[in-house]
Amino acid sequence: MRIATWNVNSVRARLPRVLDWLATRRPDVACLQEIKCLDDQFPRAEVEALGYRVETFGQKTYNGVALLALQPQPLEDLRRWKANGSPEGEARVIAATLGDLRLVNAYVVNGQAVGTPKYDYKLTWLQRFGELVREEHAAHRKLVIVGDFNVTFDDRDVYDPVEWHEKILCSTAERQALAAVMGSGLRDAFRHFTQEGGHYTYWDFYTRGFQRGNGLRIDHVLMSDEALASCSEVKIDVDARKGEKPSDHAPVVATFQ
DNA sequence: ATGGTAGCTGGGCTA
Repeated sequence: MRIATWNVNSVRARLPRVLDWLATRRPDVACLQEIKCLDDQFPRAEVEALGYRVETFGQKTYNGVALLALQPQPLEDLRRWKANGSPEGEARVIAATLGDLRLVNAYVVNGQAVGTPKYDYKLTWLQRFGELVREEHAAHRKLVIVGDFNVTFDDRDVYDPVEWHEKILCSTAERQALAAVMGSGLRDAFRHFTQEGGHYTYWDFYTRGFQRGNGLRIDHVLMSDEALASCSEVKIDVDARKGEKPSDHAPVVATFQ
């Protein structure tokens, strides 16, 4: 079984790319972030035509997440979660159970810049998200948390660590907040299989980051030991970042036995 | 010197 996570940066603008990617890669479950539409605006029929069940947690203009499950894969105990105290309507987390595996799909707050109100909100949001993760882990031993975390783990995840030192996506407080979310029970599954740096999942449009090789690894697959024990590989699908009208993120795909 | 993209939306915000 393969579980993929992908920040698509608008599912409607990306529809041809998303459909092509689903049709060729055929992940058993696809976790999308930044769908940037309401539930009834999601291109449901087109995705269902490829054999997927669609569960969305949408929002107008910003954010929004979705779970796509290749049928007859069961999706049970759906949970659409908002951080207590978050701005009205922020749809960032959707979770479901597949057999003995609990899956949480998250789009973490970006934070704009260190020291701004949005940065403070990001740290607070991560704290609250940590409570949800602990709750889910207490209920499910085999836990997988995927998504756009908007945080790098260390310098190996940054193309220019000097330039990005203590900048947004790389600051010590963000990394500590992510570590707190993971506690002692969740691991960075990509790093478990790949130790060297230089593997990225996000390249900025604005500075033409992909063409320059300027990337960051901020999309992650976090696993409990029980989940990691049945995982055989975690790969970044860099090809999906190439070509016409790509998202600024590449998918990350985890394979299970 | 402070550029340059992309998406949603219908001017400005977000990334």
